[in-house]
Amino acid sequence: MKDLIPEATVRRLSHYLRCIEMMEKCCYGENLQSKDLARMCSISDSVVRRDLSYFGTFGIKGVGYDLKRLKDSIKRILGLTEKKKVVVVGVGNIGRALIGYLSRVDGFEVVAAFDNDPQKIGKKIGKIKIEDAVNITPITANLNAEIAVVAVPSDEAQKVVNRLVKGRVKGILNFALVPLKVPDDVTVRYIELLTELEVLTYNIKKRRKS
Amino acid sequence: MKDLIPEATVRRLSHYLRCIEMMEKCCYGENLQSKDLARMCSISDSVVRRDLSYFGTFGIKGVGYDLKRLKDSIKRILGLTEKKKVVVVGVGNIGRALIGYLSRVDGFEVVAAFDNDPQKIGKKIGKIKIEDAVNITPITANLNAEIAVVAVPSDEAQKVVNRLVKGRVKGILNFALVPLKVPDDVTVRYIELLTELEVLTYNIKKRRKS
DNA sequence: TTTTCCTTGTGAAAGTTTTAACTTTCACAT
DNA sequence: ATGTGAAAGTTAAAACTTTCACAAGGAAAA
Repeated sequence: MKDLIPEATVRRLSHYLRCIEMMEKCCYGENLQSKDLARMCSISDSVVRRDLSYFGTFGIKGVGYDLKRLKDSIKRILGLTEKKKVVVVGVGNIGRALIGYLSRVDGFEVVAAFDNDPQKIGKKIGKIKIEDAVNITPITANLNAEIAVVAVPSDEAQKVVNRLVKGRVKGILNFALVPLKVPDDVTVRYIELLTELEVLTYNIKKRRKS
Repeated sequence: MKDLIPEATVRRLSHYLRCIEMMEKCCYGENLQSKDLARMCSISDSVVRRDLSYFGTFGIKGVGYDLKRLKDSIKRILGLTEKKKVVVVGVGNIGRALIGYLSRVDGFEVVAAFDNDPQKIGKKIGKIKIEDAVNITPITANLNAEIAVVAVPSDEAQKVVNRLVKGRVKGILNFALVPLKVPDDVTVRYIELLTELEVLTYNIKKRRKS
């Protein structure tokens, strides 16, 4: 049980979990082998075993893993034991999409949405009323939401994040294209759509040449 | 000028570009030093220099980089010389958000949108008419679009991708939570929103303990 | 012209992640 | 009870990335 786990490993655990859930639906069977999981994820089986071994031993040698037990183990490792409360800041295109997306995902639940546009404040998206962004701190603290999605223009992102941090948010999914400053106990993950498109463009150009 | 460039380097080039454009707007000046760029990106200056050095030499020792020249160089490296045509497949929450987002970004332009829902086909989003997803191949080929955004349910993603590949798409930004099979000359990049949230959850749990 | 200053560009080391090969252990058949 | 086969878990090597420190080289001042 190592202390520092490669980030790629954690990402893959999430992939494994999704595969397992898909397999459950398809009545795949009780037993699951690293090579099956690997094939589904388009990686090699030794990566699967390596990844799992960071966290302990979950399988039976010569046999494989118990599907249900492995699923539970991965959920526990990732901390997905109960529904997580999420607040969304910025109800533009992307914020709205996230609210819609998360409503159809279990494991996460949008409990509040914020914007600073008076036109939007007070309106509803599904069951969620849009609150004024000035109230981020008290509302978030009160709801005990640990995760926030930030989908506001870049120049407002840091301000919003400061309020979220005061509201005791511990994890932020940031769609704004700026690096955010947060205390050590807060994690930020970046979704950089423009960067992804630009990397894609680079790859296209490169492959054309070779 | 190395042959294989770290992916992280390419991502950072995109960040540098964004910083430079921001600096231009703020009348930062003609000259730019690696340490300034580094500060803006919250990284160290040697990373900036190393990243650039993969592609050639762009600065003047003892002085720095010419802002405008560096911007053009990075654009050229990334292949951002002309507007790129993008097609969007799947006009749900996320597809719609992407269309809206890209309309306000220069460098990329949505030229077609597809869905398989008869309710949606024929309707318009901004200037874009939603086409039937069965026509992906001819329309995409005809428009000469090289980039596609895939925002359809996971179980339809591969089918859609096959049509895109036939339509000569060379880069795919995939929001579906499945690995896609594509020929060697096609690049896929994954945006895994659920995975990001799960990794965030893992990090929150871990930090609470330490 | 020469010296000094300054920042770039880069070689080498350190650190990290992935890959592959190997060892161990369990279940089951004999 | 024991041997065999198969797949998990582990170790070691390779590949890749980042970091560090300094040499190189141009600009400006003396």
